[in-house]
Amino acid sequence: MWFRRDLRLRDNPALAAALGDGDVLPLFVLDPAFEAAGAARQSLLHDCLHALHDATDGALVVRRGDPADEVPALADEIDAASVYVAKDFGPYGRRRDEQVADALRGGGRRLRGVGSPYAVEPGNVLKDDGDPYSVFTPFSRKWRESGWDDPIEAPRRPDWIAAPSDGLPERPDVGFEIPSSTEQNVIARWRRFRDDGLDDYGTRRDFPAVDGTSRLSPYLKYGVVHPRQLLAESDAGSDSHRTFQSELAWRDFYADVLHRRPRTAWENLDRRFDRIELDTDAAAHEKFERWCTGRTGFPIVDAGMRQLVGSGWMHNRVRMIVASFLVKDLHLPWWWGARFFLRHLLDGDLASNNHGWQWAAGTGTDAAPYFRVFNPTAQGERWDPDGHYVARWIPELGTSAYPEPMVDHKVEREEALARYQAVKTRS
DNA sequence: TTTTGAGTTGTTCGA
DNA sequence: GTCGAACAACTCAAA
Repeated sequence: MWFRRDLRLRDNPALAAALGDGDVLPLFVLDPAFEAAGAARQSLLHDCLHALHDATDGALVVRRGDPADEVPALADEIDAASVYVAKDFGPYGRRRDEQVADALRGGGRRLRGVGSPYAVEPGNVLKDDGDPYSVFTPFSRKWRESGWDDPIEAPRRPDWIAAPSDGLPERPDVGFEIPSSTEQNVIARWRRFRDDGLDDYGTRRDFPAVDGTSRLSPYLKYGVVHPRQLLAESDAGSDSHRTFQSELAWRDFYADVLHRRPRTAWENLDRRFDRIELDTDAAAHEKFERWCTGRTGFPIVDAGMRQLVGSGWMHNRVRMIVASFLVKDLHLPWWWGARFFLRHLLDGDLASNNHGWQWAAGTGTDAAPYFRVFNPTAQGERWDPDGHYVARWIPELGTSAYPEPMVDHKVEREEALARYQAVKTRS
């Protein structure tokens, strides 16, 4: 069983299939490509691997290197008939898995994909005419109709096959705490949220100073918990629960979009926007630097960026605000912001992150209308009326140490509208 | 087959 | 102060 983004024993169909097939060796390959993830997510991965190591009574084998070399090599060592995985639908993962499958086939072995990190596998939600959706709401309706499997039980203490391990990776120091990554604690966290927070999720989730969200995204990213369990244990009869379920539908939707159109990871989905005027000169890089370090002079933006860098997470409402600011007040490329998010977010996920950015930039599927420009001051007053969020992340707020606003929002809004308009009229 | 209405997250302006 | 309209263009499903 080759674990990738499914670092759990319970409710793991690929693992169940492997165990149904014979004795199993649990493997994780530390792919050098993962070094791009940034220290925060590497630390989280470290914690998740530690938890999995403990959960397998120390049987987890870690190998360092290119999976196309390491997986077939280990399969040879133990003469494995098959390598089981949860299917990966990202651009890199698909290419990697094809290479691994090819290499395994050379030795007469098979790569068997069972299940995926999603409630409904990418490619499986289709319109009645068989085409994929490009709008969220009809997608989510069909996604709900398609239903999802019930969670399956964890295996009972299998006799794991042993093999030499390169050992767990170093844990980069990130300077902040990451909550426990054991399956047991993550499930406990979910159930606490379900019992205490889910009924009010619809009304509380948008206020960044309020602890109104599940905070499960990092664990969904690494598959410590599968969305199917969250769906099975929430109630579609409650509006608030349905709102939460819809967030899981967004995750599936963007995975589906990226699966169908891999190039949209870093390119505009809507090609018309390839010609929009963006600022990329030295002054633009200086502006970007102020955005990254939370010194724009707009408190809600700066609080968000400091929360991101200082904790590995940012409240979703604030993600939209800082994204709108980067794209529409600073006129910078959305992928600059997306790359920075991916480097710092514990839950950083290519599909959700980059398509979320495309939504903010108006270049993606189901995009925000171009004239929807967030006013960072009005958003702060509306969603952080008491200023508790900005005060928490900006200690110098209200003193002379806090910078003046780096731009005039009214002016930059007009500028953004003009640039978007120019693309529209030329197309 | 064609038409119609609705669609995650907003802001501004003028009545 | 409140409220509705305008700010486009396109997808999708139901009528």
